[in-house]
Amino acid sequence: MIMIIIIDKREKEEIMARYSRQREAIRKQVSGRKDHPTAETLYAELKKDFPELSLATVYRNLGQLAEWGEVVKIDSYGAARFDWVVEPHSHFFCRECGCVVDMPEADDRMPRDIAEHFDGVIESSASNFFGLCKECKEKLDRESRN
Amino acid sequence: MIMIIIIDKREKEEIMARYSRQREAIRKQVSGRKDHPTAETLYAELKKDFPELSLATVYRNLGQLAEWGEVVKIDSYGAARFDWVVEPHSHFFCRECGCVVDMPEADDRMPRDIAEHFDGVIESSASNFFGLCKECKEKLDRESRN
DNA sequence: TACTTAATGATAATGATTATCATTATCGAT
DNA sequence: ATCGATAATGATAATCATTATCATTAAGTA
Repeated sequence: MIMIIIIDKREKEEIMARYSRQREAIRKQVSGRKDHPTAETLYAELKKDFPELSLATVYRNLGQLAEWGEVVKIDSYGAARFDWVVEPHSHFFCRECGCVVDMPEADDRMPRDIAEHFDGVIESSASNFFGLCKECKEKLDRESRN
Repeated sequence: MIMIIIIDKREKEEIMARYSRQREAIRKQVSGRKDHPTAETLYAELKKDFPELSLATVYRNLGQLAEWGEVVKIDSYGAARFDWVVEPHSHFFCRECGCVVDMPEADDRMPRDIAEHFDGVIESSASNFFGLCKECKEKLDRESRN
């Protein structure tokens, strides 16, 4: 039995969303970066051009954007991180520098496989990898060689 | 290039660990259950036979046991959960009842695959699935039929 | 221009976890 | 058995990420 995996991009709510400069700025800031910033990081960056911005507004809007499927909330291991790339893919977490990098080739294959043996409904999945990123690996290699 | 995946079960520290009734009780409590209890849940249960127990002690010991590779800390989505099964496997999180169930057949295949395309070091991985468990699916099916 | 109400900023509150610290308990050596 | 060093504990304060509250501001429509 093949089971379809539903990625839950729900429609934009009953209540109509209004425009706001803050949300627009947050949207632009997230989409402009390839790292996976935390709310705090985005806040710090946005504050430069937007001194009156509140951290609560950043959290509020990121939550909303995630709900609308415009960003993905990577909800693990300390502070949540946000990703502009909404196509399903995995993430790697470096234990040394704390960076998060995309693992595009991971997904797709497996969930389908798993779903066949599962009695409930799988709506989404996330594969996380841990270890040392390229840079930290090389750095530690260099250090141990001394 | 095939890369070996190292599960980081580090040796039991320099400092020698001493016996304690509390740790023993915590160890027994975790190993005795198949759900994936949080620290708080374990605390509540242990408190019955151990009224003087402190929540801090539960956290402390679970952290230690995890460090020693005796339990696995499932570090995601709200409160951390602890698993006595240390062999690599995935978990399913039900969005309705919040239960966590094992997905034994998930791992193994994929990480090896991924590792070939990764320049750093992958030490471990975790695949998480989200959706509705069997019970909640059936319950919701029943309700929508009315 | 006025009105309705979504969005904001400031901040208090919450929840999970960790840190602190004085006291207690383990365990090897005496 | 008792001593001494120090790991472990219990109680609780502190921290960190996030959410809730609420009075004020600002979209967007009538």
